[in-house]
Amino acid sequence: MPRDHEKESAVPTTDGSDTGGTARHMRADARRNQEKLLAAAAEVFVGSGVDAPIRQIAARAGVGMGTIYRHFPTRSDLVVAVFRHQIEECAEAGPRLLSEAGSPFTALQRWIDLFVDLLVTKHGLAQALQSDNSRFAPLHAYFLDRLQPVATRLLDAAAEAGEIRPGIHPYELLRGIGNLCIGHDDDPRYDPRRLITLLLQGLRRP
Amino acid sequence: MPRDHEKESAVPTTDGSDTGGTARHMRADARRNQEKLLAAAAEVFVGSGVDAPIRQIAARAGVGMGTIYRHFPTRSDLVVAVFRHQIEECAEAGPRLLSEAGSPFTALQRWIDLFVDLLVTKHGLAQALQSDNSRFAPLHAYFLDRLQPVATRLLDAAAEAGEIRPGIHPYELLRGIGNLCIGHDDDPRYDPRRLITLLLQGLRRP
Amino acid sequence: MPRDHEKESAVPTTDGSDTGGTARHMRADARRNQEKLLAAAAEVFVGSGVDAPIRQIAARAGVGMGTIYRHFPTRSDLVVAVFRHQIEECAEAGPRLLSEAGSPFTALQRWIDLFVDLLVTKHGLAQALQSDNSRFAPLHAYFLDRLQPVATRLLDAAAEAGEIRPGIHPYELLRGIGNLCIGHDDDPRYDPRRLITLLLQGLRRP
Amino acid sequence: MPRDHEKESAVPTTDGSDTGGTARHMRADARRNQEKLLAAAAEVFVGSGVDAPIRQIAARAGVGMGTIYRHFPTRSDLVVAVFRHQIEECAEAGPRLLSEAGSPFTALQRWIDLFVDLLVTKHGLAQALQSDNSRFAPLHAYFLDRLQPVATRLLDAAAEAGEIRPGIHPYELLRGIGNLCIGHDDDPRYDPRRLITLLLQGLRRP
DNA sequence: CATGAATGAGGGTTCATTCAT
DNA sequence: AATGAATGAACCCTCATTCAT
Repeated sequence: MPRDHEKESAVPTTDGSDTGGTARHMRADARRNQEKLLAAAAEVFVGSGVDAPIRQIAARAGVGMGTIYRHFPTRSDLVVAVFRHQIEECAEAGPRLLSEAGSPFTALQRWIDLFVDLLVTKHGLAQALQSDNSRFAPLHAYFLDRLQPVATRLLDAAAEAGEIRPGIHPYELLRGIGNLCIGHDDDPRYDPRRLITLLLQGLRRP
Repeated sequence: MPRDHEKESAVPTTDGSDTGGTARHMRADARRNQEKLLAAAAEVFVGSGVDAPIRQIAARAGVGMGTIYRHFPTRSDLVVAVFRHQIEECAEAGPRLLSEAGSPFTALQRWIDLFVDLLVTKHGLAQALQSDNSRFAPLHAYFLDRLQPVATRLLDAAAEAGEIRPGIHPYELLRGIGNLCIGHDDDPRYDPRRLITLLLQGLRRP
Repeated sequence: MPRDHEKESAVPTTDGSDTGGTARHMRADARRNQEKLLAAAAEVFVGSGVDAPIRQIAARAGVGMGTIYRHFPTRSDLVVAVFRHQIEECAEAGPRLLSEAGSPFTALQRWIDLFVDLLVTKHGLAQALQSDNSRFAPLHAYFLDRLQPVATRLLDAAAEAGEIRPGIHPYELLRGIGNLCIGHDDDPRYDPRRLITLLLQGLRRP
Repeated sequence: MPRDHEKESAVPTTDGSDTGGTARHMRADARRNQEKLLAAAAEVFVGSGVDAPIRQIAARAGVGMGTIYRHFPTRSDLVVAVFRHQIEECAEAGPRLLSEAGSPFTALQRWIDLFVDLLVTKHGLAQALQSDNSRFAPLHAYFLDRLQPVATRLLDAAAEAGEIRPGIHPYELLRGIGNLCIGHDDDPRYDPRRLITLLLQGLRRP
């Protein structure tokens, strides 16, 4: 009887109301597995990229492949889940820095530092964001939904304070910094932070 | 990324003495084939990326797959050959701009414009450079061998003229700009040139 | 590099002009393989049905799986190719019997005998025809395109000769007989020919 | 058809003494579950065939998969249970028709009508009976055990009354009619009843 | 007892690479 | 020298069946 495929992807644990990709009421073993899985996927993504074979992730987690498909019907669901925590933390840091730091520009600098940490620590994240493969669209969307508003607010504050020239679009900045972080670990001669510092310099009101 | 059957390639047509990947004494038909191949590969790389199936390139060129393997034993050899012309032109423009332009910094700006053209026109080039896949190492090497000295000279001249602050490493600049060019065509909201302008602003001596 | 599937199915050797699924101008080894493949598929279809794993057919033929996909992009292409000869022979017998036999009804009886041979010898054919799986639609189509006109002519002749009552639809008859042939070999107690004889009896003008 | 993990099943609920697959002394909830299950399975069988995934049936019934396995250790057990009622009714109609109808042949005709209803209404039944998959052997067995004697009695009566020619085997008739019912709903051009009428015509004494 | 999570064999498909023609 | 047929490893994904909870 027809094996006619179909795929809908529900990202079931991504409804925005929970705090990190693990459902509240879940059998203990299932939750344990999900955690093992996320940890394993994170490691594998760093080592072999976000396109690593499902088998490899399953093996690393010590579970069957089916378990991955159960928890994360599409690869994107897994990728999003893996990076959700990190993205969340970064997003939350924005407003806090704005209220704590001496000036909006300082807050912006510090937040971008965190943003770079996010991309640099998790090699796979930058790769996935950069990939034009449509299967990472949901990650893209989640990433921007969460972080672009934060960047917008920081840039607006700095612009209002007259510290930077207006006109830079938050999306462009995030994406540019994201791009600069690609391949940071391939080569000791390349340190994205130095370039990002220059970029921010270029942004300051003369 | 797993499908990495690794093969030590010699990039045989890249010995620096010839002018573009086509040996001087070659049967007419073989040369014709090479040219068809390079043209086809260039088109395919733009459309489907540098990881496009060999078959697709062969089909577009109207030759057999074996012919590709004969002329370009590894994928990297083909990629290098495809981009060699463009890289060469860009490299040669450096000294010329330095002697023509009003100031070293202006020369630098103009040269970077050309460099960006190179990466932006040829979607596949940026992709290949960015890829951490070891099979593109030869392209990487060729690219840097040829362009880094040019960038060095331009930066040194501008630094000596006191137009920019010293300390930026040419490699880092090239790579950064290369990264910024990634994905330029996915999204109309993202224009790498605006960011590169900011970067150069940040480089100027205050 | 997007793995986005697509499938078009060209049934390349089935253009109606050749006489049995093997192209005229074909490398010797390729033709040999195609023949091995058809033979192997025929055997496997009998033993394991037309849904047998591609791997199994490849193994039996002593070729790689890719070879099957090259020659027969879809399963249906293979199935059609396997049964094409037989269907063709059966179709051609119709007019001949009509001119040779003593009466149209006798011709009809004999032709149906051949038709039953076709379905009974090739266990897989009946199975495939019966399957509601859409992937066998091309087989269905080919089968009917070729045989329904033959049946129509025989029935019309017998009706005109007043030997059978009119009104039976050729499609219905073929399909019914096809159905009766299902499972003929599971059980010695069941002989479709006896029932088919009854059916033809029932068709005779009283 | 390969996925045949074969399992010797006992069709535990089919001991002939109970009235429909539900044990007499059973906890109320268990019985409720069984009924939900049978209803769900019947619906799914019609829609997706008797090879539908267990999950799908479980979901439709609103129970876990384990519950299905508990009540019906093998798929065949479930299939038998689903069709048991219908088969039973059909079997019981035989003697009644024989005593009510004007002649044995009329009784036979009417009974076969009911028999066709059975197969045509329940798409899955014909499919399962036809399948050569050994896992449906128990269904086969049950089906014949119950209905063949009925058919025998009707045929014998008609033969004794001189209405039909002798010699047709009841098994063959049932099976033939079963086969004719296959695919009745795929195609409006095909109506098994017309053919079955012909078959019975052919059976009449001249 | 019921649930449904986990397992993993099994089948489909692609495509780099080799090598007969 | 060119061709493109053949190979088969490597991926993907589904779902029957078991068994922890």
